[in-house]
Amino acid sequence: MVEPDPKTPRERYRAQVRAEIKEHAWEQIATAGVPALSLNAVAKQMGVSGPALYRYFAGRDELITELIRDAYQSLADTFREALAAGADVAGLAHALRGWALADPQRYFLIYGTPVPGYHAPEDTTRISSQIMATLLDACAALTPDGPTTPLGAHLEEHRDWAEGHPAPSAALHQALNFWTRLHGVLSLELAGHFAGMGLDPALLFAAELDDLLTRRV
Amino acid sequence: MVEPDPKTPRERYRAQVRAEIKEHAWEQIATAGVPALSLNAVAKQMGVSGPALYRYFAGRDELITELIRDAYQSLADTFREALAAGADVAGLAHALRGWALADPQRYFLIYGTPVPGYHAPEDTTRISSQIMATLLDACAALTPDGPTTPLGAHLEEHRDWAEGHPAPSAALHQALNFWTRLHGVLSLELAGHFAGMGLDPALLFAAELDDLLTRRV
DNA sequence: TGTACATCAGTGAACGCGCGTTCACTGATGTAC
DNA sequence: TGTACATCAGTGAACGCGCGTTCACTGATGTAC
Repeated sequence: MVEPDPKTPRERYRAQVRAEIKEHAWEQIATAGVPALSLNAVAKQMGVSGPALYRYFAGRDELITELIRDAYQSLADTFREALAAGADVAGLAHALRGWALADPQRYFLIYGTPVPGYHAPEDTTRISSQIMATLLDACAALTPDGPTTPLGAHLEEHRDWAEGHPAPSAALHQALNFWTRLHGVLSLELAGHFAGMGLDPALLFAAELDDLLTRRV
Repeated sequence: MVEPDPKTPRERYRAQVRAEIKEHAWEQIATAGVPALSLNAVAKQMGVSGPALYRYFAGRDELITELIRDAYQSLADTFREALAAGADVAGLAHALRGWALADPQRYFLIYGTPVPGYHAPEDTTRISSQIMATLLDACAALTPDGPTTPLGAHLEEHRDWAEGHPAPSAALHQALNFWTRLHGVLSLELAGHFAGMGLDPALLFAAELDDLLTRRV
């Protein structure tokens, strides 16, 4: 997606095969989770020998790292496009849920159980900041400048999480609030806990969003 | 923990070894995550041959299932004991965070990335209901009976998630609210997202809890 | 346009590894008379 | 209290498996003259 324009046929071909590998990898992850992702299985599924994939990825780890990056980028794109299409905060919230439901394991690749000792590549935090900045754009349009809360002060001191966005502290607080609370309902929904309780996930999400919109900081 | 009283020395010994196996399994999970949990590795760590463990667990799957059950039970005990010691909702919130921070991977075993296709054993939902019922006890003591929200009505129709607790709808709503919102901040903290953003997790948790307590439904 | 050469995608064999799990066994622990 | 027997914990060898990864290779695709 962000590959520098492939001119030569060979470069084009390489990019295409890389994409195909990733696609099969995503399928496998969606079916059995990340731990079950295997290069050999992906190769077999593509009708190709195992070692062939090493022309395209240095190994399993590099593939997974790339998938994580793509997951972040995919969410960032979804948010940016939604905002560009005129979505407000509620629109972003539904975009987030739609994105998550479309591929829960992709969501969990970012926000799920971390592997102890593994550290995500540097640039994912950059993309993460873009995501937050987009959300903050929407919040700033909604949130009147109010009194600075203690948390607001803390957030003003560390603006990096939203690309240094120059919004007032109330908007910072609001954006983070949306983020954590939507994540709360969403991750419980995706893990199947609401269903296990006999509750309707869509209703809970809507209620949380409604509360966020009507009873602001 | 819930084993029916082992009378004979042999039964006592069995229970003890089972516990020891689980303990080593937890260590391994804490170090490298669930996918890396291996019976052979646990056996080696105990200075025992691999097949020996099959005297105590039918296999890897049964061990994991048992660990999941224990995780649920551990949280239920923590909550029950906190309440018995006079904790209010805020106390339960801090008990929850303390429990989660004590062993993040244990938390994620319950609330983290689900394995597609895997279904938790029946009785975990029972324990889960106990947990919610405890939280609801604390909420009922705090929340005055107010008007029934749409979500409150939905919750009243499905009381099973809290053992059919006969609290008024406002309290049901409140309890679920605590649950989802605390889970939101907590899971982001445990996955290291706040740290990655340069934010102070403890402060965010405190702010969320404060907001929950001061601006109730 | 045609030939000579370089690049590179993909193959198949092979490596070592650790996994879960089975099996027939030995030796210690407990039980019955 | 002592002996005969049953129970059962743990061993070591073995099974098949799929994994990630390497290597020397073949054959096709593209490049230079």
